[in-house]
Amino acid sequence: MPKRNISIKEISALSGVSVATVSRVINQNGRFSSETEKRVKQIIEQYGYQPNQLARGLRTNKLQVVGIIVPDITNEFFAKVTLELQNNLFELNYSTMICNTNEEYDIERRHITMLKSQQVSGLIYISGDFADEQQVLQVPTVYIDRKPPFSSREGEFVLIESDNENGGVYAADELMKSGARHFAALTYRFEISSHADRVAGFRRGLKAYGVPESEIHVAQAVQADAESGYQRMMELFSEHPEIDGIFCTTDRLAYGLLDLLREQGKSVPEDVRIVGFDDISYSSMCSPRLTTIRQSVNSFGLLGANTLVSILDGAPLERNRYLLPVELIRRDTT
Amino acid sequence: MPKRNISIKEISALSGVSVATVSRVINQNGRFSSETEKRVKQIIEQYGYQPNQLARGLRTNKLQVVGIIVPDITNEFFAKVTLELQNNLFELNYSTMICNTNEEYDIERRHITMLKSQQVSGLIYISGDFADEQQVLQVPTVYIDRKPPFSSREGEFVLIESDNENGGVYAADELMKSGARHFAALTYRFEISSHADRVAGFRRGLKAYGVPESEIHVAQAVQADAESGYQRMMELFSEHPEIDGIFCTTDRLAYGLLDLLREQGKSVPEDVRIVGFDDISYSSMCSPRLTTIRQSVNSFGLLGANTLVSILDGAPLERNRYLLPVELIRRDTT
DNA sequence: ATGAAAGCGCTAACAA
DNA sequence: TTGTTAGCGCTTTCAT
Repeated sequence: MPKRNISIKEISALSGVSVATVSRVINQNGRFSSETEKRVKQIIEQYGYQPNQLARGLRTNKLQVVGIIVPDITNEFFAKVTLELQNNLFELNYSTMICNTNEEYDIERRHITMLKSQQVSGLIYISGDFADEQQVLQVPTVYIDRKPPFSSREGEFVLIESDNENGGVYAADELMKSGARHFAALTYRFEISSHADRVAGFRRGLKAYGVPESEIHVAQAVQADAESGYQRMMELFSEHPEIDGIFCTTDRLAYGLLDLLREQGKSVPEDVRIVGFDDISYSSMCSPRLTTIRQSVNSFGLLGANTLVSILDGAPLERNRYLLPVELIRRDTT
Repeated sequence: MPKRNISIKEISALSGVSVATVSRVINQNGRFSSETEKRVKQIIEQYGYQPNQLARGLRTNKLQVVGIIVPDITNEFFAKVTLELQNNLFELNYSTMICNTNEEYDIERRHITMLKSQQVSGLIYISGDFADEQQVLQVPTVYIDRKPPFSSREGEFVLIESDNENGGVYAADELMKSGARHFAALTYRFEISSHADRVAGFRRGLKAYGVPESEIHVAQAVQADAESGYQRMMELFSEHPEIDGIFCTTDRLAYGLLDLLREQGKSVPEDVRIVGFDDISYSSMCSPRLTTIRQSVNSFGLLGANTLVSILDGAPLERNRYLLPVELIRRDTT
């Protein structure tokens, strides 16, 4: 393997100025004549010098890296948000370490420990479990999608979430209007605020139509994926075959449901109407194409990155809570 | 924000031994009495000490981090491979920096530069563009899925790929057996060896049945996704409406095709038979469920991680090329 | 078994 | 405008 990277010291020797001056031109701070600048830059160019971030980070106690905690990168929705964040952060000169927790508290803890020993500057939490509040709070953090449980200390963190509750209302509306009369919500763990809020909105929406609480069935899947959705709905249908309008708090859950209905020979939307949540790409391709609530992936990415970087730059926070609008995408399942 | 991490120096003071000894017990090398060990560990525990990886990395010139270059994390196949790699690497005590290139050469170059200035120990390339051979070769690297173009220097790198060619043969077989007579391959850029190999295998398979080369249509999509597949096949069908057996070198391309056929009112597999490649999760859920060639995601992850770490540990390579078997998953489209 | 000390590459006072 | 120097937290000789 070829020669390793040269160091600032060698540049200093090569250019005949001190390391301090070299550092100054690299970071473009302090003063230096345009002539030395030219000479130094020349050498840097010529040798393809790249500053050692470890040394810099050690010295400044700040590495240009932020950690992203995400439950399941395999879920296209999270993948897209993560990707957007990464792109935006990269433009702002930060690298990212993406950590997948698989929704496991313990793994999350280990990741946090690792990130901290890696001296990351900040953290972005996408729908996490928030292991070890103490640990987490030592680092500037932005929360996306899911409220952290430390709500007591308002103002100490930034939260960016979709308007989940209104999403639920839209779903209720849409289901009702397309003729459903017996309702269910297929969802995931209620400790996850986004899911809880969606269902709350769904309830509120139905209430406006006079549907009594007691007639709204709620099924919680073990995982937020198709298989679990399939499984859970099979159980629910066997108890309540009359259900004909279902709000799935995640598109992936809806895919499982769709699969089940196909097997059972029920037709969509004639026998059963469905609304999902997320609008991931398969939702516009599967057959029937899924009616769903779209979240703004781009806004998550842009806001998340910008907000975290402002915090890191010590800028005063404009706000510490963002509620992003969602949108109903009407397709074939309603 | 609470107190920062304590350092080895403070532990030294607290425990009454020198920093050198503290370092020894932390890294479990050199000698120390079991008594000092106990005392030091006690303090570490008590203060929740975590070593500063930057300092360690600066000193040893080796950070326990590896970079993963991936074209599109939004593609479930890549997401899964990346995740497996990350999990395995984590167990081997390495963190990962996942870098998405969006198949853009320039972005790839910038990521490599960043990773190197971050002093990563190694690199895993998943189906990359291999920007700047010189740069890349300075760091131990494992290539997954796609052959690097520097094949001249066999032995200087490790390549792990699926048996793409045989996958193509299986596809040809399956299509033929299910009654197709007019064939096409819907694929992506041929500079990507995996795609080229799949098509080569497809050709070979058909040749065995006496299908002349000239009758096998090959359509290359602009991107490896559903929309591009849809687009490209629309063009091909307008020229060759007789096509009734299509091998898509990626499941996502097949989804676009499926969408198109639905629109055109052609039925699958009666009018047109389809075989995909990857077996991502939607392939077993969409309607009709996609017949496809499954790659071994787990093997990619396990082999990739283990091989890279062996290299980093200076172990001699057992082999520098792995060809993983693929498997035909027969479903509704053939 | 343990300590002293040098040094990894860089930044930031402080001096000149 | 530029240079000297200390020091970030750690590992690793070399002594003892």
